[in-house]
Amino acid sequence: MPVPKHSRMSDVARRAGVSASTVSRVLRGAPGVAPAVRARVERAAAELSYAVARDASSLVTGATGRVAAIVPFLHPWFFGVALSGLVRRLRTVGLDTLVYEAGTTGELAGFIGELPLRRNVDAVVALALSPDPESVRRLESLGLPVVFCSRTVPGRSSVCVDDRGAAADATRYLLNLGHVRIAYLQSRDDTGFSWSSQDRVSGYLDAMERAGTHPQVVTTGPGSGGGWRATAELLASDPVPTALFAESDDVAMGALGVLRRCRVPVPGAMSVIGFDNQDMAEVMDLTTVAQPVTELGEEAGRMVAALLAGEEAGRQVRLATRLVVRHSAAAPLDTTHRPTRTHQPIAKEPHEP
Amino acid sequence: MPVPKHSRMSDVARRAGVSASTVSRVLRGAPGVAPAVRARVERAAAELSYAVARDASSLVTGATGRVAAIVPFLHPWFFGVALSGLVRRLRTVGLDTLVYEAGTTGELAGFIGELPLRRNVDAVVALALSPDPESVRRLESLGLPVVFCSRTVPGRSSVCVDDRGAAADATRYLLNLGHVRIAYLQSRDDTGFSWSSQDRVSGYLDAMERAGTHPQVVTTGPGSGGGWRATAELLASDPVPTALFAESDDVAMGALGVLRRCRVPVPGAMSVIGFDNQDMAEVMDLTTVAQPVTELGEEAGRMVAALLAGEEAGRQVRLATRLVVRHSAAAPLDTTHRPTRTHQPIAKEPHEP
DNA sequence: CTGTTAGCGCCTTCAG
DNA sequence: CTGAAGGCGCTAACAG
Repeated sequence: MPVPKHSRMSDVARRAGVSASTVSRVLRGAPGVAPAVRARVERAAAELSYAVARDASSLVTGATGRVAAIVPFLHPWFFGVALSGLVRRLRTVGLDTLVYEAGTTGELAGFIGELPLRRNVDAVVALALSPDPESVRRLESLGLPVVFCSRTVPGRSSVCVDDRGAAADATRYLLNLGHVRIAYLQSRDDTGFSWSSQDRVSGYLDAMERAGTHPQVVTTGPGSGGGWRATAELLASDPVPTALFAESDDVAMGALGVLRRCRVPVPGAMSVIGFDNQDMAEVMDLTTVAQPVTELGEEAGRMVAALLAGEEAGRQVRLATRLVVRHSAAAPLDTTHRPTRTHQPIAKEPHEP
Repeated sequence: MPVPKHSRMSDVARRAGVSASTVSRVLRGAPGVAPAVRARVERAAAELSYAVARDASSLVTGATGRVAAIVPFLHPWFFGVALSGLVRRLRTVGLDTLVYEAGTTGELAGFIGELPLRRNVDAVVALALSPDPESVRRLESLGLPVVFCSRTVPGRSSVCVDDRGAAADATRYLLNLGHVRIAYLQSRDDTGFSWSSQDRVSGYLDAMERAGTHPQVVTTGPGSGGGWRATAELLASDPVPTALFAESDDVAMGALGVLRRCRVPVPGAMSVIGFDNQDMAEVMDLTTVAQPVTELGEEAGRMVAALLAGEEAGRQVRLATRLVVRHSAAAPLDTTHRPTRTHQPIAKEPHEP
């Protein structure tokens, strides 16, 4: 059953007793139409349930009124929340959002190869896109304004948090609590796609190095399953870390899961810190780094609108994170391995040691 | 900075030494083009990085190549997962997905009032749309093919699980374990929007009634926070239930959270069952009703494609659920309130009692 | 302030 | 099997 024939602009024009141009002007909110005429046209349009065929407008204006959001995956917590901010924000400026899943470099390549975006959207928002130069180059080859969200690319418009600084802060929090053996849990999937910013590990490594302690980065699968397996392995290692810094709350939750199963008291025998502060973190009493994910999406939307309005590109917006202290991390009970405390907690930016 | 001018079909035609019509035929995969010519055109198109301007095609074919997915919210687990299936499936048939957030009846009304969809998409998928007649009518007023996902609407194309049956089964599982005081935890937000199918409660009520036990439905806020608060209140009530059936895993997780905080042993003093089987459920050892959410989205995509291909509408697809037994539910320890067991577990479809 | 005149880029007849 | 002509519905100039 084909879609019923809708009325066109000329139908509205006839009904309002004006020309199509005038209808166009009214519906576009263009100035220079007598209020009375405007009202008449609006009524006619409403009576006919008329809606502008944007495709026809696009043809002449060159703008589609659509932006593409490219995400690596749709199921992790992060993307739903970020998209929510993005979609709502774009809607307020009359832009629609097309969603595409294409996270890995390979998928992205195939995707870009098809060029389904070119000529079909006005801009693209790349969420948590793997920032390898290849992917970035491909994206830009589309010749469209691009906003990177949750990843920084030098010289490109982007909005993100200070992953490095936030991770360093969280690590320092653990160090100052007296922990020495702090493991970092990192996710990767089969394709090699890393599930969160590499800056996060870097921050961890920075802080560990500055403190003169030995880092231990464990790479595992994505999500809570990954956290579970990595932690299970760590529990069987020797020496066992006294604290875990998980790349995301999902991973942290998996860690919490095994720890409970193995009856390892948290934070007694093991401290755990996550990253995200999703709802579940509160309920699980997880100490975590909160990042404003909805706002990340909103800001990306705002940047898209600005770019489309002709404002300068290449702006980098950075949103604040904040360590949410709950009860999954505390001083280690076993102090035998604790270094001599100087009674001077490690400062954020120490002078040369 | 305006988008650089792209090449048009005539450019490709010139370069391939053919007419635009031929290029069109090739790019559309239409039959009746000599293989040699076809190859020549394809090469020319590739060399120019040419991409068809769909808007122009739409203008003449009447099809946009886009479908709208309307979701109430984007952040809950369910929607990311369902959208993932939908988006990927639609992509395989060359359709793009526009995402809109408009869940409540009010929002939907405003949204439909604007008619941003009419003439701009070929079909719409309504995910977990509140199935009140008003919303449904509005949606249909668009005059577009509609597929309902995760909600049933009589006489309309839809794909969902048997919420009622699944909930009844889960409830029966609890009853057969020996529980009598089983509370159902239901979510609602300020707008009155219910976060999951009403059929779920109905199934619970059915099973309880059949067993001759007294139901107790607790309505709370959405997500884990809602589960937390509802459970906290229940713990303060008298008599305290011995089992909780949560509308979703999110809610269940909140329940698990307070229970742990209050040192109520699970499943010793309190059994908990969820609905969804998201990753976290495994890690938290939550017994839950698994529903195939990605498949729900995929099937919706398939149905859209079928409708667009002119196949009959109004088909109702129902996907299977399955109770995943883990360790958050067990027989109640305190047997003083346990009814005399007949040694005949409650059957699925009992004859008239 | 309003109407007229040209296309926007593509697809679909219809000839050849 | 291929090309030429016409028009899809709208907007942007220009007249008036």
